[in-house]
Amino acid sequence: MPPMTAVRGFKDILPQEIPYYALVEDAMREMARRYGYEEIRPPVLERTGLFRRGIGEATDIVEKEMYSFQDPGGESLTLRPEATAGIARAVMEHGLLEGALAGGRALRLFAMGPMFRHERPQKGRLRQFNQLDVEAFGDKGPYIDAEVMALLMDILGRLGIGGLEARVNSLGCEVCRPPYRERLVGYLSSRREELCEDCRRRLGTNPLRVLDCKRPGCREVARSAPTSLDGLCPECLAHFDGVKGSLSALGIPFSVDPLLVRGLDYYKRTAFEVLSGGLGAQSAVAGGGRYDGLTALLGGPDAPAIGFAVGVERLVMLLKGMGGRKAPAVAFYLAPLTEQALPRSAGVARALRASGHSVAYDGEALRLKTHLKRADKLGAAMVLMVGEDELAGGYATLRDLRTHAQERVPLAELEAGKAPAVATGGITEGPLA
RNA sequence: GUGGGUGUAGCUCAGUUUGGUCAGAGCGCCAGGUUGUGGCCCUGGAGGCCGUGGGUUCAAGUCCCAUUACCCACCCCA
Repeated sequence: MPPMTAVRGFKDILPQEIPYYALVEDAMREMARRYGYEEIRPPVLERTGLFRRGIGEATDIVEKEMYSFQDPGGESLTLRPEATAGIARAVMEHGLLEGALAGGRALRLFAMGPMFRHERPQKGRLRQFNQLDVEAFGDKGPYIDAEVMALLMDILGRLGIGGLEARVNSLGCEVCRPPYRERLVGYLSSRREELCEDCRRRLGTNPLRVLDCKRPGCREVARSAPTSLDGLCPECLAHFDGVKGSLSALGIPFSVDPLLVRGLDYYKRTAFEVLSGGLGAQSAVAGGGRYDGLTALLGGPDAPAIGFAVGVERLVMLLKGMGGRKAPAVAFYLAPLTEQALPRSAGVARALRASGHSVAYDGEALRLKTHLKRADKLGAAMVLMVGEDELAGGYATLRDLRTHAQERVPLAELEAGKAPAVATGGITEGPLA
């Protein structure tokens, strides 16, 4: 008998944490509505080739982190390690882009859901984790770049998360990146001795990544390395200036970080991330960038695109750290005190629920003390007591658990679904304003 | 894949250094003090193959070896 535990890196999201997830999802939905982004829900499973081509063969994700397997039909499938490739595939498969562009506007989409990466778990890093994902197809920008970042900042802002820092960079395009890369390799090679072991290896595989190595020695070398910004072609430079201008126009605070690099192959030009302290080593809350050409790479039309992903669990960690305010979980707790009170109590429970109230009712006649304890523990706002006296008088005693105020309410009214309005959160905790 | 840390009650953790009343605390839970009025207080109670396997010893939660799980960090990323 194997131990009955969840698989490593896969976690149960328990009822008490759900409110935080709901908060995050609500923020995504609400800001998407305001910005005009529509939801799409691609499947969790895709053909392995989609990710190999889309993300890049040489990336860590594809090389060693994908949950790939052969399905019974013999086809190699993969649990999605990120959302963009699948969304791009869906957009092409259903001709969404053509439809949107016929109207002259970019196709604006968002998605939420679990991603899977076989990495060693640690703080802020799971093997199944949730992302919010936003993608805009068909607009070369630069305004759309800034719009997408504004949406991101507004989602985070709505959650009330402070201490966030937005960083932007431009990685150049197929015209200016290769020469830049060559110059970078030249420079890094000249100071090879000062680099850490990993970075010497990166020199051959992915030299850009040396720039964001955290070791002091490498940082020192990176400080005076040629940056991608210095090597931008006129078009990329103009685009980057446009992005910065639009960000300022939208009132988004940001800083330019010439050392910011993205790990996935498909990024071009604009790259950005949002960082937070208080997350340990995994400080990136969100990251994204422009990936013009991905759709062409996947065999579709050549469409410009930009997007980002947000780590929901990382957001939830931050929200938990902020404390919160408790709202009553249930409006009414029904407390029948005698067997005789049971039938009418059940009727009242059903009637109140039908008229939209939340009601806790267990169908047991108990001592009043026990009822009150249960109601208190539940976080109920009101208790409706029905005992011998009440039954005789045709009323229920309504007790406000917070103020202790009590009054009589006719049972007939309750059975008609009428009850005083009680504000319940439903969400039991939220950030303090 | 590589380091480091931690596994003792439902939860959070003492106890391991110097083997011998070491099976403990707090919280939670149950009952009672209070027959129809909760939170606070008091009293009592239930609940543990001390992660697992082996070894040393008269004796192991405690020492040794192995193993496993979780956590943190590297790497990478959200």
